[in-house]
Amino acid sequence: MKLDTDTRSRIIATARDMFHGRSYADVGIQEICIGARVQKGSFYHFFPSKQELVMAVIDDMAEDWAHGFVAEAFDQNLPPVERLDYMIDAAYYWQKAASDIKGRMPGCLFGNLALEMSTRDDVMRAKLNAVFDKARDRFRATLDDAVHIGALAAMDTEATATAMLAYLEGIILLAKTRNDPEVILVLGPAIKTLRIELSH
Amino acid sequence: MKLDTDTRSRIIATARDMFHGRSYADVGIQEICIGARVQKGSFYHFFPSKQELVMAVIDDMAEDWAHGFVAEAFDQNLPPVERLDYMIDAAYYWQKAASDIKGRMPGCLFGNLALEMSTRDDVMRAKLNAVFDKARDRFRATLDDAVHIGALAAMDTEATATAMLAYLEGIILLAKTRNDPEVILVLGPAIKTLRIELSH
DNA sequence: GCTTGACTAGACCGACCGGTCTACTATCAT
DNA sequence: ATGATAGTAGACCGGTCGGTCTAGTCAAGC
Repeated sequence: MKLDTDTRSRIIATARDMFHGRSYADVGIQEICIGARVQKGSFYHFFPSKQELVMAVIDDMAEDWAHGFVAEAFDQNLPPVERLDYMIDAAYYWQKAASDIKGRMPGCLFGNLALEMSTRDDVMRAKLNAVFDKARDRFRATLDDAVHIGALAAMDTEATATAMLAYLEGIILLAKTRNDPEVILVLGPAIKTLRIELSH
Repeated sequence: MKLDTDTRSRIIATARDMFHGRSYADVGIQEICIGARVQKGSFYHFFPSKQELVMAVIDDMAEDWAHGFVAEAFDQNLPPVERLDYMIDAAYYWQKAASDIKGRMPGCLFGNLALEMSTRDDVMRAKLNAVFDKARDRFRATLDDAVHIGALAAMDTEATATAMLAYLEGIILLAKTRNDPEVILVLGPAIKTLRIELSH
């Protein structure tokens, strides 16, 4: 029972790293097994397919993400508008750290998988969608707070939150294409200028 | 000599469709050959490798793009700020049309390839980068015009143009993940709210 | 008519893909 | 001690991958 979870989580951690740094199609199960020091038989004992593995990887990353720096960035004790800056900073430092280690900016695992797999796998697309929805809700709660305390004028907080998420993903996409995390720092703060008015 | 260019361009057109609708890794050369009604030998006569093919595909799409709806959207005769709305509309209708035909939103070929390949192929990353730079320049020229005629207050037009491109890519990413082009219509207009001030 | 070179046809290559299968081991409860 | 069960080991499967190679077609230039 000890080795069980250990092997399983070792597979997930290895796969996560590889998928994040490369792509779903580019990483093979054999390679994951070697990286995780696990045999094929063990792999297929825990995961019925590569698809199921990546679903578990998404869950794993989403959990880390929600309880890690996102939770910090969206800390309720901070003034709402500052939380947005924190979020950008967190994204920057995360990408910067990964970039310094590997020499390449991995970007956002969810965004990467979304663009690679959305047209090929509806189940995965739905899961990625749910992750994005959760992220949007964080933005939305922040905006609601900001409007509530009068730091921002009333707006369509849901639509604006979605816009901010899109902008964040777009920034990361561009930064990855430039292989330069600094792009996040330069463009990031403008996220606060995004606004979608309430339609009536 | 007639069939030459015909075969070549048939390969490119087929590959473009397939890469756009799926992904680089997911589409094989054999499949492209079948789709283009061409034999392997002919394929490798025109393209030394799959990598070179996709480079040609990027060029092809970039050219179509620049001379097609982008040229229209960024029409110099339009008031600058309106051009931004045109650009969003054009992106929407393009994705909508593709989505109606295939049932799936393909997203932006450049964005798709950028996220899939940036960490794996620096040559391709550089090419995609150049495409993005050109797009940014279009935005920038528009913003410069807008500032010049006083429609917008002075700003860092280059940085703002980059931010707008990032936002556009982000919107398309989210829309693709939702498989719903309408997202572009809802979020798109907010591109005009993005602003990065001049730093002094 | 012969040669040349662009183009086509398609068999073929080793490597690797995701996934299956059988055999084996380690750890339980009884 | 035994049998059940969870997990490990790794050979093996058909299929596909990107890419090579040889043979042959065809039109233009001489």
